[in-house]
Amino acid sequence: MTAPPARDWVLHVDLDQFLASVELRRHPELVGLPLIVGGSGDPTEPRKVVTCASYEARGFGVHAGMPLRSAARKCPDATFLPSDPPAYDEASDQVMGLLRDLGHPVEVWGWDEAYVGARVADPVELAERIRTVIAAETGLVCSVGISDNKQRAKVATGFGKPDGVYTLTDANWMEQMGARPVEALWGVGPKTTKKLAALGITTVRELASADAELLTATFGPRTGLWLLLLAKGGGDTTVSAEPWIPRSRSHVMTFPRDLTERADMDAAIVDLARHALTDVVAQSRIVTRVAVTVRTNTFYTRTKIRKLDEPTVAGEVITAAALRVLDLFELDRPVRLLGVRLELAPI
DNA sequence: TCTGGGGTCCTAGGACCC
DNA sequence: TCTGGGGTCCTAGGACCC
Repeated sequence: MTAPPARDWVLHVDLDQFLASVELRRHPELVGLPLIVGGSGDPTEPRKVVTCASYEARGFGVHAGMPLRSAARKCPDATFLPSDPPAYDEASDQVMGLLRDLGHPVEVWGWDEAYVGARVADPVELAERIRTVIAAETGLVCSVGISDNKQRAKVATGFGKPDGVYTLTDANWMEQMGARPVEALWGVGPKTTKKLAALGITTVRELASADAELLTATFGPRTGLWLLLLAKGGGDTTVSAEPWIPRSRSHVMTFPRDLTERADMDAAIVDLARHALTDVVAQSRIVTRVAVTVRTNTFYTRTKIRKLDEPTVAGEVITAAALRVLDLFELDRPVRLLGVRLELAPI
C-alpha cells in the first residue's frame, strides 16, 4: 500500500456553538446545561433574539434568530447571557492565529469559520491536527469538512458536526447528496428552492442533470450555471490568505418602541451614521455612497441609496447625506427600524 | 413570542450618450 | 425626423449567509 499523492484540498473549519462555547469556558459550572446567548441577557426583553444556543438548549427547540421571549418559554431553565462581542473577537483571533501557524493559507469567514487550503496527502490527518491544536490551546471544539472546494467542504462540515470530520469528494458526493433536497446546497435558499420546484426540480441529483439553458433562462446566465455547478459538487476552489477588504459598514437599530416623531428619526439616523463612520475612519477607508433602511411597524422594509458628489470621510457631509436619503421616504407609518450603510471606495 | 444585526453578490431596468 | 443598437452609470430589490 503506497501513500496517496499530495493533492490540493480545501478544509472548512467551523467552531461548534461558538458563542456558547466561549461563555462556557469562563462559566464551567454551566457545562452540560442549556445556555442561550443574546441581547442583554434578559429573556423578557422584547425585540431581541437568540444569537447562539448551546446544543442542550437546541434540544428544547431553541435556535439562533428566535425571539428571546420564545426561547424562555421553550426552555425556562436555560441560563441567559448577554452577547459580549469583544470576548468573541478575542477567542476568534486566537483560533485563527493557531490555524495560520500550521503554515497553510487561511481565509477567515466570520467569527467562527475559516477555510484552510493545503496541498497534502492526508487531509484527515491535518483536520485532526487542527481539532487537537484548537482544543488544547483554546478549549474550543470544532468540526472540519474536507473537500476540494469551499461549497462542498462547507456541506461536509455539516455531516461532521458536532465535534467531527467528514470528507466529501466526487467519490461520494452524489451518493451522499443526490437524494437530498436542493436546499442542502450552500447558497440555495427557500426562494430558489421554490423556483426550482416549479421547474420540477427538487433534489440535488435532478438539479445536477437539469438543462443548462432552462436554468440560465430562469435564473440568469451566471446564477443558472452556478446552481448547476453546485449540484454537481463544484464550487470555488481558491483559498486566499489576503486580508478581507470590507465593501461597506452598516448599523441598524430596532427601537424598543416604534418612532413616530420625525425629530427622533433624524436623531437616530445621525447617530447611526456617526457610529458607522467611526468604524470606517478607524479602518482608513473612504465613503462613496450612503444607504438608509426604513422598516415600518408592518415590517415593510425598504432601502434607498445615493452616491456622494465625491468620496469623503467628512462627518457633516455624510450625516447630511443620510438625512437627505431618509427624506426620500414617505415616513407616514410608525418606524420600527432604521439603518445606515456606508459603501466604501475600493482600496 | 410577532419577526436582530452585519454582511455580500447578482439582476433588472431606466437614464443618458454615442 | 425617425429608428436601432451598444455601452455605461445608477438605483431598486432580491436572495442568501452567518
